[in-house]
Amino acid sequence: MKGAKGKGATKRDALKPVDDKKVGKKKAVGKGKAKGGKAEKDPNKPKRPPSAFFVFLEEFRVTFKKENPNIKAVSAVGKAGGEKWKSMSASEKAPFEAKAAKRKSEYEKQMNAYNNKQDDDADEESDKSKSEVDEESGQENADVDDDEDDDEDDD
DNA sequence: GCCATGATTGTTTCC
DNA sequence: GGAAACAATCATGGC
Repeated sequence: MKGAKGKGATKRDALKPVDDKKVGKKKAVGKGKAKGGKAEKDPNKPKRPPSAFFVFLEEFRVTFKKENPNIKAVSAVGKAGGEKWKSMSASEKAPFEAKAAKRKSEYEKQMNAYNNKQDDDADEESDKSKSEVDEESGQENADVDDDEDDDEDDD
């Protein structure tokens, strides 16, 4: 029953029209595969930060695999994760949203550096002699206190 | 052998 | 403002 999303009612639901599966798009270009040949965008461009749902999914995958070592299909994890996500209360989602917010902050910084580099890159065209090492040091680690606040450990 | 797909929701980005 | 693309994951199938 792929129509499971009946409950969704999210925007994607509205655009799910044709498609059969993922709106006809999905990772076609994702993962930087750039299969089509075009796309290609910018390999240096920072990837989007995972949303609260994705942060939750990361942990959920581990739990799911433990309980279902036989099930390795990502679709199964996605479905189960989606259902549980909806069943979770705001309080339970809070820690995941906090992590997502933190990653988003880092993403913004990376985007800032990326945009800065883009502008610099344009200038570099006239002065391509210099190497782009400074941007590398620009992003450095950005690790900050990292996550590690999984105090929710249910069970 | 390698890339796309499958499913989920949220966020971001572009027009 | 809305619509579309993309973020992770991994086994599997198709070319």
